[in-house]
Amino acid sequence: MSELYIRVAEDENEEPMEIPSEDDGTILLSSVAAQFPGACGLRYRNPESQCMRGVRLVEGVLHAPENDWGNLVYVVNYPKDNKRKMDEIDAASAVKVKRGFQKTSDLIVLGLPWKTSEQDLKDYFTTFGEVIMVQVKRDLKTGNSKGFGFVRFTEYETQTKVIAQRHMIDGRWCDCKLPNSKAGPDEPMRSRKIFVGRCTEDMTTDELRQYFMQYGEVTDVFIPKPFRAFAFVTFADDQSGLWQ
DNA sequence: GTTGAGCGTT
Repeated sequence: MSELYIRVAEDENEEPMEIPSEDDGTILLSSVAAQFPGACGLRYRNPESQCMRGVRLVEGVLHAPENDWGNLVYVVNYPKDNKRKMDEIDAASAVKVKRGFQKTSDLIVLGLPWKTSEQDLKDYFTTFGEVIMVQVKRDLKTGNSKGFGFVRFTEYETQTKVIAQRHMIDGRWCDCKLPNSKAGPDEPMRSRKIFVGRCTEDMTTDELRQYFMQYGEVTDVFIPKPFRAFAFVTFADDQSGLWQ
């Protein structure tokens, strides 16, 4: 199969953008993410059932359904945010899942010059997008900077951009990263394995996989035998099984 | 009064 372009849109009603395929007819998730930062997969409306289906994603490579992308418009998937407690999802309510707002996180800013103030930080980061807050961590006694701080942006896109590059701040190269030790109630619990309740007996592992694929790469589907009206779906990463 | 990988008093 030679190079072709498939149409991808942020939403079914949005203007599609053409994304190039690879020589073997697959599409790289990175090609999609280049146009839609933060994308974690694709889905499409099955012309026969009129249901949304996920596009198979294996190790960053998207595979055409039935080996043919056809003339469909594919819709971008983004990691969803979870407002629910724990990881419970009703299969019945999953149909109501919509594109979730992506919550931003505090970013740690490493390598700050000793002299850099919060105003300096704010002035610098505002050039990327709207800033919610900045902090410079200081020794409480002396008031000296500890050489690192935090920043939070309004837009997730801004955060993605800021993490992706190095920053020259007051004459030093600095890095912005997602902090690790953050067990605050601020962030939702993340899990790669979700509980799917209210399953009906006719649901198959393949059907569940087909459905949940649209939210990320599915690595496992577990349905207890005999029938127990629930299932577990496991994703490849912890950003996918989050909903609202 | 120094320093240069890391992980946030409220």
